[in-house]
Amino acid sequence: MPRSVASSAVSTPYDPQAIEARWQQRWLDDGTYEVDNDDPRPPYYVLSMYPYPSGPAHMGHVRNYTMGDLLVRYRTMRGDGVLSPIGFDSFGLPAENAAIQTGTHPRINTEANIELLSASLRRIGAAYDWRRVVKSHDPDYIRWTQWIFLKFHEAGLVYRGEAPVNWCPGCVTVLANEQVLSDGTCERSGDVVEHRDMEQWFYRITAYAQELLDDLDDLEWPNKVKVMQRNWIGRSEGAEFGLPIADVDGNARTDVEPLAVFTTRPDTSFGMTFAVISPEHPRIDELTTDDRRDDVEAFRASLAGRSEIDRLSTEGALDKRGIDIGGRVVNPFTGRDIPLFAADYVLMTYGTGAIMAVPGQDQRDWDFAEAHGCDIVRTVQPPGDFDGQAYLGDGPAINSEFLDGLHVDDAKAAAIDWLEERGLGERTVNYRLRDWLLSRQRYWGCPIPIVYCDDCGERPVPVEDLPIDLPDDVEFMPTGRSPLTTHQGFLGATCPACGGAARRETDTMDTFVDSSWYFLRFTDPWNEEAPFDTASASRWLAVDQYIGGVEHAILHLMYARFFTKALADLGVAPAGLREPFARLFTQGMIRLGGAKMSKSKGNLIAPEEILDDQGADALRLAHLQVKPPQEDVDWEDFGIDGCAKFLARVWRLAVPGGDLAAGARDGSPTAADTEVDKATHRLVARITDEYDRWSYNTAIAGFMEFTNLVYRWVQADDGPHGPTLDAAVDALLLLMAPAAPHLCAELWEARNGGHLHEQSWPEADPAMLVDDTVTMVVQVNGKVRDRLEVPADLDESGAEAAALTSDKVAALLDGAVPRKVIARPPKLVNLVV
RNA sequence: GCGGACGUGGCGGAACUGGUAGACGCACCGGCUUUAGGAGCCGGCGCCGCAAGGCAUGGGGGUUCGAGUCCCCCCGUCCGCACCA
Repeated sequence: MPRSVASSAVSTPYDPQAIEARWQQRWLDDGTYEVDNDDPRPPYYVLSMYPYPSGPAHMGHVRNYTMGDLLVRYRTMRGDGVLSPIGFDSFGLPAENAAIQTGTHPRINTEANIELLSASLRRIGAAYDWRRVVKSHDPDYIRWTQWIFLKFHEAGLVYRGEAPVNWCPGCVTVLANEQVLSDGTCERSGDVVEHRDMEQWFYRITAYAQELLDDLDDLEWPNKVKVMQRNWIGRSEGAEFGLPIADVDGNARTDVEPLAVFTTRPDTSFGMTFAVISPEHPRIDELTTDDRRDDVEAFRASLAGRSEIDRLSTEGALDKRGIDIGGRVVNPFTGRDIPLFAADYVLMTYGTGAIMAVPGQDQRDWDFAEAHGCDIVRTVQPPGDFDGQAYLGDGPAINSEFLDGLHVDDAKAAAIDWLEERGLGERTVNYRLRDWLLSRQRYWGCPIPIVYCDDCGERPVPVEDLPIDLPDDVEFMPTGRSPLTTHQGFLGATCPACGGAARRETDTMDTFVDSSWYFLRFTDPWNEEAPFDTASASRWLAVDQYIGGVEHAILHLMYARFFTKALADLGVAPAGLREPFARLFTQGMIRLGGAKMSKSKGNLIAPEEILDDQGADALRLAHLQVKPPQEDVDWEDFGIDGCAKFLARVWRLAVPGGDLAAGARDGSPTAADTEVDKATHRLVARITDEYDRWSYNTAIAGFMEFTNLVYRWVQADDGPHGPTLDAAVDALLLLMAPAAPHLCAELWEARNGGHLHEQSWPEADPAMLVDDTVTMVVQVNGKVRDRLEVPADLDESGAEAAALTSDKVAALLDGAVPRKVIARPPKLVNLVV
């Protein structure tokens, strides 16, 4: 048969360095993975999460980008026009902190790091359309980030407000709620976060709370991530109603606003024996009586010095955590006046900042009531064997007049109806989700396009003045204070309304803003009239497969979803685009010595050393083989050498003129040849399925198993038949191409000429997937006793008959007749005696 | 505390819908090949036992002809949230 034998590869040993550099250059030169917006193939969008350029790729990147690249190459061979873009989340604190320490401008460092990371990505063989690169700090990108801000501003989705903010002393900036860990420390620096009241910019993400919750249902995302998002949004249904303020005689005053409370248990209202407000509540002074004023002030002062960790810890005696403020309110259900407390655990930022306390059905209220001598009234009948304190379960209402006898759900509805009929309150929904604080008091971020005029107030910058870029002639102060705040050239602006002098906003945007729309820009990165056009976005979005780490389960993914919905509603993105990422895959992280591999822990393994030694294909294969991709891995478990040996084995099998190619003979196929042909087709079917299911570790096992089989056959069968061997090896190269792209491309070219990655994906012949005979298991009482070769089309009675021919079975039966026979031909027969 | 995931050889892991437990790799052991290398090829490798055979998927029950897989209880590990009214 004709076979082009490239002289360059004859019997040469496997040399990953030479091969890999050559193909990486070739993919760039040929634009193999460039795709235009009018590409005739079906569109498929594969995206790995926007990396922060901190230098060359680390192992986590390699894992992430190997998975993405496998999919890009696989889908391309399947015939799709795959959009595979790459970009850089290039604003952010590390570059600015480095500037403060070394004096090197963040732009210099960042651009150098982008080059390093790009080079690493090319070295692992990751294929991208490099024409579409997007960088957050690029003026072309800043312009559109600012443009979107202004669009949102116009639509009321951006506002400026005084708010208690999380201030990180280490980062010298405020943090979004999401960036503060549950122990009250900064997710970046680990510093204890302080609380300050500041004027800040917010995105009104809460306007989309319900939609963000509802639309999770249809996403093909890991359940874990959806659960985390649902918890974060934290929807709770209940009622909001007013507690009238009591006069000295305990009667409800009508001349002052009642105190609003939110509850999810309106059914327990008759058991409300006291109420609690947040120490930060704006009405606390009004509701504090003069005789209590000094004590309340002292209590509030004691909180001011306490950190958030302390304040939110569950520890601490409840008598110390709350104080009677003297004022009394009326329980509208009972008409009785009850005491009012202030307690640190009531948050001003959730609900109304005030709660009704029902000790009978809430353990914390029970504890508080005991500590402060309040009454406890059960309003839900606990079961007879209940011996706890507060009872949280279902049961008939008691001590609740018109609610008595109703179970919790019905009682809730009846209680709300009662409130609504009297105009005292209403059914409400509360969300834990809060608006997204986007201001950062830092230099290296996207400037907020707002100016402040003494006469006209805050004014958006006209779009024709965009981008507002960062000045380069700045000095970084060791205080960490943003140089923008003292840069006269930047500060000075003209008011777009009156033409007078104005001062520019010096806060920049949270970098999560940049990553909230980059996937849209990739669809149309050359556009100078708009951030992207709707047709391009419509063609590619939603992203068919998004790949990244679980650490972005809440922050980035929630923000990007919000941006997509808002942009669609503003007519910037296609109206029907409700979600950016149809499918999400979260790959596991890499640990070393039991700890997450990270720069800060100093336990990094540099990919370069392995790339220099065993090569990119071996490293990729090791990442794919070591564990299911979604699970965390210990670096100690990686088998780079084993993978490199396997690749060398494939090389020797496939290389023209190699040892195993010798001795090829012609003539009619033997039975052994047919078995190999069938194994080839089974492999095609298997790998296709496993790639589709992200079962990459078993796919690699499949390659090894198949290679072993071919080796044994070649050596046992006195030289292979040429066509069978060629078909087996070519199929192996095609199937392995997405996993080990360089080696396979090289071998393909040497064997067949042409470019492997332009070949189409092989298809298994269904006729080759069926066998004439199969191994049937014979069980006696459910235990395997024998295995028989039987025809594949055996029926039940045939299977039973075959089973009874077994000597081993006959010996066990010892003449007895099976009581029952379960035949599942052709796989299994179970004889029950 | 609430929510989620999980528990299989010395190790990482296979076993898609209940039907041959341990694929594949690592480690280890043996053999071959004049080969000295980070080699290659073949074979062995759950535990107990000379064997026949028995025992095995965190522990205990259950459903079923049959359970790693389904149900209940318990133990343990990891992750997320955590005074949210």
